[in-house]
Amino acid sequence: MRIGELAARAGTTTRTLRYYESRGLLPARRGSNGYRTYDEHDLRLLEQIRTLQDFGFELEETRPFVECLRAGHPEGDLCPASLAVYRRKLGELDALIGELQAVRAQVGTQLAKAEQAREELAAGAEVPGGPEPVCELGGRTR
Amino acid sequence: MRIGELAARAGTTTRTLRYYESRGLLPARRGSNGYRTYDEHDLRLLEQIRTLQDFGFELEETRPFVECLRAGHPEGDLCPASLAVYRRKLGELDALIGELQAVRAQVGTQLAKAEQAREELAAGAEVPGGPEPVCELGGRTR
DNA sequence: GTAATCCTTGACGCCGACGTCAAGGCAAAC
DNA sequence: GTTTGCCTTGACGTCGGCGTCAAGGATTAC
Repeated sequence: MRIGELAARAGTTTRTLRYYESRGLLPARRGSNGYRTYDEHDLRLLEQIRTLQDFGFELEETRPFVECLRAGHPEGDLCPASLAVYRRKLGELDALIGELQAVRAQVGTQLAKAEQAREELAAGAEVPGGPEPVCELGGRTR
Repeated sequence: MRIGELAARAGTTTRTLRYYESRGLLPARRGSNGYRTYDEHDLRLLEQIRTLQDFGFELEETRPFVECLRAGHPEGDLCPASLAVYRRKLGELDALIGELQAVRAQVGTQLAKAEQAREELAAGAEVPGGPEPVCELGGRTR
């Protein structure tokens, strides 16, 4: 099959396939007219790449999986190099998730504090002779 | 103070300050020699920006906080626009964390499956007459 | 005075994974 | 035969937040 069909069957674009080829990840045979030619096995490799990309793997990180498949293994993750990528990725994910959770907690705390402060200002404003309203009025309170 | 001192006090670089000014986020007064001039209040604004940046906020998302401070409020997050950013960010963080946890689970499952498959292959190999070894040997098993 | 340090603007570089155009060749349908 | 559609390579654009020169003016230290 040619590049357009492979791209369509894998749900990607021809540009992406040419990019993968330029990176040496998915080289193509060429027909007599210079057109790229692919087979079902290439589709398999491409699906492996796309799956990992969807997981957020960098393109280079998919290389061991592709090479594993190309070596004839039934799955791309049966080779040690692929397993190593999995493990490294798990560590990175855990670290990232932890950081994001910490940020989430901080932002949540800040939001709660700010809302609390605004409520107190609003309550004070309801009291005759209380403090001036603050936001969106252009006035400085101090 | 001049740009170098402000950068040093905020733990950032002069390039960053010029970038913020180019974005209209932190404009500077100019001395008679054309040098940028900043005061303590600018340091406060800059610290607000940096804190949010460290949280992973985009630069544009820090603008409401800076404007809130510039409007004279004691904290950058006391204005409605800032609170809206907080809330939107919380939603984005929750969504992102959820996605990453889903990916983490998938990768973990894949890793476990692949390790299991390799163990079975290894065990089979120990049996005389069992299947051929697979990885790193260049041989096709099927 | 002069060397070292600071400041100015302008502009290109970076990173990753492509998108998007341009100019032209080959092919298949009618 | 000609229109339509697929293919080719090449090359610039995208996004964010700056880093890193380069060329030159101002200031400060000695």
